[in-house]
Amino acid sequence: MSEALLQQTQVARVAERFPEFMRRFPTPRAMVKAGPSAVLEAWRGLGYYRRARSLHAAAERIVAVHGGQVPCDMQALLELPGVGRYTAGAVASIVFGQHQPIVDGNVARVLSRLADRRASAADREGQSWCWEQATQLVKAAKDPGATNEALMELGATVCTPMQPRCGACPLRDMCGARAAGSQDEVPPPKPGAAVKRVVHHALVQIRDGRVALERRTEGLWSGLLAPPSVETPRAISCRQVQALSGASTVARAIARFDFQTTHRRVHFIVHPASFPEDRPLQWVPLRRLGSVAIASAGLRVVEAARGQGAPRAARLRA
DNA sequence: TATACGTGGCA
DNA sequence: TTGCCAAGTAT
Repeated sequence: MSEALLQQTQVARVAERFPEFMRRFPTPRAMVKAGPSAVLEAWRGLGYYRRARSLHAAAERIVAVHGGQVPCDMQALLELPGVGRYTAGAVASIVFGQHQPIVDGNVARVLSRLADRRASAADREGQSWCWEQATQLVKAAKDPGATNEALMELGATVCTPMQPRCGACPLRDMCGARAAGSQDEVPPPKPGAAVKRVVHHALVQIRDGRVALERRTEGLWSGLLAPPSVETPRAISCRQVQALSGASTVARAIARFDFQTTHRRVHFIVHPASFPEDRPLQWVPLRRLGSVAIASAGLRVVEAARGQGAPRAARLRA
């Protein structure tokens, strides 16, 4: 469970939430019983929500195929949803003491600098080289789990991407990059992913203290509840929003804000709206928004619509 | 093989 | 404000 939470997520952020996960889902069986929506709800705000659904599916497989016990061999681990080469290696080495290598962003950086390897660590050849190096290291280790964790911890705390603290590094005397003074250029940064700019028109209807939400099925926040919306390359008129969204009415925007994800820069525009009676919406009490799985930006949309200072009742009725 | 997938901290 | 980065996986 901790490794699922830690994928692409920093320790400090996971540490805040881990106790609640253990309390609510102490065993694979308990997680299966709680259901996928409970896991998604607990996952709120952590991002990469596919991991939440995968974790529940993994719990199901563990119960169905492995008698409720997390399997210890690599092949069985790799067959669990959401478990790839890194996670399987981490569990096998840290939990079960096997001589299995792991390579994450930290390890790739540490290994590249140790060997002063100037080529990219991100492409296939770089990854292959890293895994080979990690394999040799862990093969010779007395304690594979501790060795793997030490590599990651060194990368997270000392051998950092920028301004590495070489003076405090226990490996400084055997580090090729340190000797060559190349630590700031090794490994070379990955080519940045293009950031798409999109406008997200969010449609908020609040009635009797409830807000209309629907389950997103694709793209950003797929699988989460959020106010109905339309995404366009640039801002469009209320009438166009109405036509594209199938709303009955769409009123003038009452709030705007920007935020950025890894791959897109989103300009949010919040419109009061209403929907046809036959639209399949979930009417969630505003006071219970804290306990539903909802995209965090969607929550911000609702908060903006409720917004202090906004003459909300009149506008939202529109 | 290249993309898509979140969020918050930091320089 | 902007860009980069973080204990990766699935498609």
